[in-house]
Amino acid sequence: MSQPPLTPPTATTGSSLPSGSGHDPLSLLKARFAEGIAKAFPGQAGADPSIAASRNAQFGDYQCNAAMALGKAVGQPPRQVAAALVAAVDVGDLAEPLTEKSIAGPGFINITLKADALARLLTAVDTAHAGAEPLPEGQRQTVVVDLCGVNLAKQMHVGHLRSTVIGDTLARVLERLGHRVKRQNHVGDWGLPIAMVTARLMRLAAAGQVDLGRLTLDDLNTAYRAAQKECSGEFEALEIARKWKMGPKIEAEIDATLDGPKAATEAARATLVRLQNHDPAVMAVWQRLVDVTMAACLEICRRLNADVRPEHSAGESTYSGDLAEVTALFEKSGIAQVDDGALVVRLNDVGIAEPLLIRKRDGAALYATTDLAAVRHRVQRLGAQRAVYAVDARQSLHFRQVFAAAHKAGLSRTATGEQAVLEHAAFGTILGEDGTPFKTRSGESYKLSDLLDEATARAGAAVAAKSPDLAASERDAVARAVALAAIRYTDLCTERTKDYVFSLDRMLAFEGNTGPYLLYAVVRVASIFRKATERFGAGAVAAAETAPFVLGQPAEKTLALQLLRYGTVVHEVARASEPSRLCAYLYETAGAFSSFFDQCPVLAAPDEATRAARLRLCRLTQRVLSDGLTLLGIPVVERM
RNA sequence: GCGGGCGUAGCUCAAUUGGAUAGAGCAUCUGACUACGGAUCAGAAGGUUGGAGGUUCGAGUCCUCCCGCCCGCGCCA
Repeated sequence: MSQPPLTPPTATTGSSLPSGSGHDPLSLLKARFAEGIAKAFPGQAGADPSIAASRNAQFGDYQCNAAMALGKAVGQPPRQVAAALVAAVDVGDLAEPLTEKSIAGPGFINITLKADALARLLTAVDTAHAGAEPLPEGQRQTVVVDLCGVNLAKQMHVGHLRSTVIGDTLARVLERLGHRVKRQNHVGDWGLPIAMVTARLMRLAAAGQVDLGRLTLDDLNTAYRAAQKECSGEFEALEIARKWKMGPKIEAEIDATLDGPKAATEAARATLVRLQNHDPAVMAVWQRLVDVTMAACLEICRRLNADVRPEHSAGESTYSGDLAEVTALFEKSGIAQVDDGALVVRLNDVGIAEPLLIRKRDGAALYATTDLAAVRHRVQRLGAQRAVYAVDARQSLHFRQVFAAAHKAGLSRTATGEQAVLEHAAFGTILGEDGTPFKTRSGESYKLSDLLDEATARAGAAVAAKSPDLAASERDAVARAVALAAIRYTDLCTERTKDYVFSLDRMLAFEGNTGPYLLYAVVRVASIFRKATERFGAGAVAAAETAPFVLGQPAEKTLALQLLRYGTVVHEVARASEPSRLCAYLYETAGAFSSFFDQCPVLAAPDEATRAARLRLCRLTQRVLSDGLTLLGIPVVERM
């Protein structure tokens, strides 16, 4: 039994290096140590060289931790193995020569880079995207990214924030690396709930109580809730009464309360049938729902700086014509069985105890069916080699089931027989102070438009207070950028799968590990260049672009080592679908720059060569930070 | 009940997936020369990593058992 992996294989260690990171000393040292291991212990060739950046400066810049594991494998004391490695490894002109003194503790080998090697590597990485360049053609993939996932007749609220922001960021990172990215907004635009609103709106319109031509999203939202309410009743109570034989009188009493809900539900079901048959009268109203909802949704996405456009919409309705075919495919192949009238896919053989229901007893399809049709569309029609779903972690079981069922039925195999990787990029819930999913005090969901308004207002106030001389015209754009930095960074900076507690105050705190702090670092670099151009002229600043790096000061070296990692980090984010790693990296980079800024004068450098070298270091820092922020969907500003 | 996740400084989070003395931010305290933006920097203080065992050179990380919280589990989406 060969079950295709649901997630991409983890990067292999050893001599096969992650692509696009060739200038990271980590990669180079791995290669050198891999050679050394093969030379000193031929039987262990291919063992993980286990190179890591040292956490503590007293242990050098990098360290090799391989001796301990090797020692066990070859039956020698680790320090003896380390000594053999030190003798066998040729670090060449990359690092200071390894000696007995390089060995510490149980067998750690400490490595210190040569200053000129660091400068050389940094020069090599000083490219347009600072090492995060697009992959060669042969390594590019077609990747579908599922994001946003709004529902008709509902405002976008904080529940949609994560899918939109995380999905957009993953898409941006994949695009940067040259992958063909296809965004898909799986809009909840089909099924009974939508039929319920549609039925209600048609009734109100017929009675002259609403003007379908002037509907707003608020109207739809109101109608949605009203429709939910008029269709809901104590249906379960009736079943319980019958089951426990509580008597005809009680049953009749409960039944009487259900007359309204029953009628409303019947009307909704009838409307659903007409909708599924594309009845023009129903479709016209439904289309209004789509137009009004999507206009608002796309506007919010625009404000969130998320690239979600009309052509990315592929709602549930898109698949309505495919459902019968999909269920037939499962049924005929025997992958699904009829059980108690319903069609189910059993998944015990792949370690999932819960079966997946794809057709109800009444013949109707379920959302799992739609998701299966969507998998087929994405893989077989859009050509996805990888499909990433930025969806709430509470859907984990659902996606495990859908992916497993899709694999069984071959829906995840392309026309050429290539197996696509299906991946749930699950994220945690945004909680309120009480630890339950976040709602406002009045119990409503917090609308993203309100969040954006509030954040922008607060950012504007902060900008006005801290930079009173900023032109009013520029202030608005800056306020929007700061607000966006605050909102998006908050959502992206923690590990994806973790829940977090929503707090406007924390989100809009502009100190410490926040988006605005990163913006501030970029602004300070920009400021240096403005002043440099004033004092030394554009020619001198341009000349510094190719000046030799000089990395004598500790702060310069720390910053340089940090900048070298950028490309590797971006590749890692793409592989693991984990934007928080980019956030952490950028925060460390901004910190390294701030220390450098404090300790190493640029404009007032001791000599011209140092000034030019530092200007170039600033330029590369600027490129890394603004490139990284762009990948996070945070607009970069010159002043704030 | 079964399955999954989580538990780290007062608070919010890290820890390069088994590496050396568990690190940041907020809050608290102390410093920063008229050098480039103080939304900053340097430093101090703050810990029995929920608890108990185990695996090994080495455990926040892996294994077992407890405690506590969250999520999910056939006819909703």
